[in-house]
Amino acid sequence: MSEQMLDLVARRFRTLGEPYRLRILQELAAGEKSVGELVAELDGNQPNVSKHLQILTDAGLVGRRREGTSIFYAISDPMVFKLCDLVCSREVKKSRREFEALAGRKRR
Amino acid sequence: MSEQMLDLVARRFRTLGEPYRLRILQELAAGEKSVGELVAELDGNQPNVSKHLQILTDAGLVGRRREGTSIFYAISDPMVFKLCDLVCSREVKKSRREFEALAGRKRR
DNA sequence: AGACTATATGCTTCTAGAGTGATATACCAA
DNA sequence: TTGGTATATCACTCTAGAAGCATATAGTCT
Repeated sequence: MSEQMLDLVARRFRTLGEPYRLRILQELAAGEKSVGELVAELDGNQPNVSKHLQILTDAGLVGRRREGTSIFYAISDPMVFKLCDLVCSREVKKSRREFEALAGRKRR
Repeated sequence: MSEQMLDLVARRFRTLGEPYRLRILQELAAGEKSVGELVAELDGNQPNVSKHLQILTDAGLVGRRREGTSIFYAISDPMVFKLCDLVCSREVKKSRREFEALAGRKRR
């Protein structure tokens, strides 16, 4: 893989490497939402939410649609969830292994 | 998904969000390698490579094996490549779309 | 046009983490 | 034990990027 492609891929991973953005994506998984709705549900401040949405949009992960003065955002690529599922299931497995190792040690 | 799990997942994405670490993983894809070999092939400095390897190990993405004074690292979870492939193929598609949009505009 | 609402953008501060050189540690050999 | 090599860790500097506040922009209504 080329140096340039590695940079792109790394950048994409970093986009997903922010808990707040994952929370936004999770909210949007339920369907499109306006900035205001997201701010309310995530209990965040508006400029911050807007900035994260900008980053997600630049990455092509979400899309926007204007309606009056509101702007609605929606997931534009469900790949995100595949990625999260992969990582998640791995974390779960890892936790289980750690737990079992601990339990096994205790038993001796 | 719980707040805590989101943090874990985000952390994992950040681990992959570093071009240098992706390069290391790419090198290791060909088979296990010692720190010295990696340093030579990546043309980096040793402490830096060691630190990245530490991070990858903590994340459970690679494993180590001692042999004399050398330590050999190897991929311990091929999931990494699935993740990269997903992101990569998406980037490629995106580039193609952009290229075609540009070409279409030129033609007018 | 002016007032009002929703969203985006600038600017500043602050922190996580990457790079680097010096040094510590672990192993082997004589 | 001493010397030599491979790897890890420490201490430091530096930069990217996240949060937060103030302000700009875009749209709607009267």
